[in-house]
Amino acid sequence: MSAITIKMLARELNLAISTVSRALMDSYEISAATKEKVHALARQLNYQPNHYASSLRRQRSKTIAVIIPEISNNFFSHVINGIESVAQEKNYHVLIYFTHENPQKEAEVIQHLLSGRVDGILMSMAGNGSNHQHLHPIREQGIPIVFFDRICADLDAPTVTTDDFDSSVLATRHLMDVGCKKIAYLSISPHLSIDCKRMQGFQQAIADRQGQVESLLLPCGTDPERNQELITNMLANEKPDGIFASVEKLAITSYHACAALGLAIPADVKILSFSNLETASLLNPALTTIIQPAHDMGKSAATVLFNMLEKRKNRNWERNTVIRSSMIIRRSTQMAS
Amino acid sequence: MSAITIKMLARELNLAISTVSRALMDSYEISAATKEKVHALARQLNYQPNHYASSLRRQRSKTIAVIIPEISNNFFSHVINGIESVAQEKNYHVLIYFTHENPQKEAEVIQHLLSGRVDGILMSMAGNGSNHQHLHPIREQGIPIVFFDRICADLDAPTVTTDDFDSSVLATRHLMDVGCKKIAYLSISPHLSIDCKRMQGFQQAIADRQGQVESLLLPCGTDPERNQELITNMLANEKPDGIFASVEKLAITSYHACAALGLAIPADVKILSFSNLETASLLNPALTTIIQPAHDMGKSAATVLFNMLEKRKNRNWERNTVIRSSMIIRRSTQMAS
DNA sequence: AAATTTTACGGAAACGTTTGCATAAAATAT
DNA sequence: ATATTTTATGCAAACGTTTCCGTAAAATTT
Repeated sequence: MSAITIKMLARELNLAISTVSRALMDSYEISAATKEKVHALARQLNYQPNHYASSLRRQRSKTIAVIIPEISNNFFSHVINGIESVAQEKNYHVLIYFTHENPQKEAEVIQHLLSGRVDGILMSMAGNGSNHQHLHPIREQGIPIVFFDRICADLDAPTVTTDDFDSSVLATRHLMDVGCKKIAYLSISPHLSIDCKRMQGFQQAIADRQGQVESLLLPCGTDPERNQELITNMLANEKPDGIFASVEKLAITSYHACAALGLAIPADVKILSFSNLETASLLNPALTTIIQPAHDMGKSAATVLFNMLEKRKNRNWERNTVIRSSMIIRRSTQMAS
Repeated sequence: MSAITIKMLARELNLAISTVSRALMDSYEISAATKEKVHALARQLNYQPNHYASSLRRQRSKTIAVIIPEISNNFFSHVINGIESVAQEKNYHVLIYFTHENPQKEAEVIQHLLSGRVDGILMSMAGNGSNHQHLHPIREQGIPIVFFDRICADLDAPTVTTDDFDSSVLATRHLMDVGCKKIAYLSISPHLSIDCKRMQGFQQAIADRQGQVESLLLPCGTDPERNQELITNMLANEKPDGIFASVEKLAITSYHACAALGLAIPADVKILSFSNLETASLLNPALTTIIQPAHDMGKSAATVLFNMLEKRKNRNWERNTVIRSSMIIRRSTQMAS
C-alpha cells in the first residue's frame, strides 16, 4: 500500500514529472487547464508529497527543534504551546527534545541537529554544567537559533527572556514590606542565567535597605528529595521568616517542608516564587507568584526564529526581547494582622 | 559553511562513496584498517549523516509522531515524558502535534503524516467531534499507530489505557461512603472514550446502591468560563453534595465555583477527580484524586509502538494494555466528624 | 512574412544516502 | 600450477523531489 508519488501522477496524466511538480506548486509556467487536471488527480488519489525527498532537494526541512530541560513543568509546557501555535500557522513542524538538565544529553542533541535536520532551533539551557563548548558548532554551521528564558550568554544569538532582575527586586521588596527580617533565596543552579539574574535582583533589593534585613542563600539542585532535606534543615536551623523560591518546584518543596515542620505559612514563614502554577490561588495558603509570560515568550521566540529563517532584509529583529512578568500577591505573603 | 558529506570523506580518503558509507555503518565487508581511517576522518571533520537523504533511501525515518489534544495538562506532559524516554533510548526522534481538541486540525495532521514522514504514530483523540473517518487512511496505508488514554474504538489498533471504569466505581463508592446523597458527574465530552467509561463506572456504582443516592449529570465542555458558569449554576440550583470531576480541569473549576458561591469543601460539597496534579495535596482543601499512571502509559504506548516497528515475529504484543490508576483520598472528600 | 518573444512543457541533473552488482586481488583448495 | 572461494572495494542505480536548461508551438512584434 505504498504512498503515491509525483511520478505516478505524471504517468497517469501523460505529463513529465517536472510538469506535475510545477503544477502542484502552482508555478506560473503551467497552464490553468493542466494545473486543474493535476490537482484533481492528486486530490482523488490523496497524494501527499514526500517530505524527505523534498527536504533533501531544497535545503530546508520546514522543521524546527525545541530543546528544553523538561516538560513536567508548567512554564515549559506553556512555552511549547506558544511555539507550536506559531509553527502551526507557518506550516512548520516541531521536533522536541528533553535534556533532563543534562549537558551531555544536550550536546548529543545539538550534535545530531548539525546535520541540517532542522531549519532552526529554539532552546532553553540545561541547568547543570557550565561548559558551553558544545554550542559553538551551531554558530559555525550558521544554524539559526534563539534562546528563551535560560539563555547562553557566550553565544551571539537572539534571546527572549522575562525581566528576572526587576521582578526579583519587586518581589524581594514585597517580602520586606510585609515584615520579613530574614529572607532565604532558594537557588536552583548557579550556572543558569535566570537564577543569576533573580539572585542579583534579590541581593540588590536587600542591599537597598542595608542592614534592615538579613539574607540567606540556599543552593538547591534538581533532586526533589535532596531539596526537601536542604530546605527542612535550613528552616529548622536558620529560621528564616521569608522564602524566595527561584523556581516553582522549590516553592512546592518549601510548602512540604513547612508542613513537615509544622510551620505556618504565612504566620511563621512567608513564601513567594517565580511560578506558572495554575492552581496557585487554590493552594493552602494561596501562593504569591511572579508569573512569567510563558506562552508569549514561546510565541515571541518562535516569531524571532521565523524572522531569521525568512531572512528578513531588515536584520533588526530584536536581539534581546524582554517580556515582563507580573506579581500576584496572595495569602502566602500576607502580613500578620 | 555547508555540512560535510560522505562524498567529501570519500574524496579526501581516495575511496568510493559506497566504501565510506559501509565503513560508517560498520559493514562486515570493509577492512578494519579502512574503517578506522574513515571513522577517524569523520570524527575529525565532525561528520553528521544527512537525515533526509538517509530517510529517503531507506524507507524509514527513525521518527515518530505524537498527536495530543494539548500540553498544558499534567496528564499529557507526563505521558510525553514517558514517550520521550523510550524514544531517546531507541534513538528515535519525536514530532509533536497539538489538536487543541479540534478534529479538523487532527485530520490535517493525520493527512500530512500519510506521506511516510513518520514510522509510527502515538495518539490521543481530540474531544470534540465523533467522526473518525479521517483516521481510516492510516490503516489503509499501514502506518503503525497506538492509541493511549483517549482511544478510537472503530480502528483496529493497539491501545494503552487505564482502568477508567473500575476506578470510577471505586471513586463513586467512596463518595457514597463518606455520606454523599446527591452526586454530580461532570462530563467533558460524550465523544471521548475515557469520559464514557468513567461515566459508566459512575452510573454502575450508583445503580449498585439503588435508590440510596441521587445522581446528576452535567455535560461540560472545553471552554473554562462556560464551565464555571455551568458548574456554578448547578451548585446553586441542584445543590449536590458530591462532585465527581471526570478530568482535572473540571475539578479546578469546581473549586473556583465553590469559592465564588461560598460553599465549603468538604462540608457542603465533596469533590474528587481524575487528576495528575502534583499540588493536589497542597490545595485548600487537599484534593482527593484518582491518579493516572501517565508516565507509565507513555512508556508503555511507545514500547508497543516500537514492537510494531521492529516487526516482532510474535505479533502478540498486548492489543489492549491497561495500567491501573490509584485513588488517593484527601480532605476534599473527608466525612464530617 | 519574417523575426522575436512568450507560453507551456519535457529532459535530465542534482540533493546525500544506501545497496545490488561487478570485480580485482588475495587467500585457499584442488 | 590452476581453479575456486573469500576479501575488500568500486560503479551505478535507486529513493522522490526540485530546478536548470532546452525547445516546440503559439503569440506578438517588426
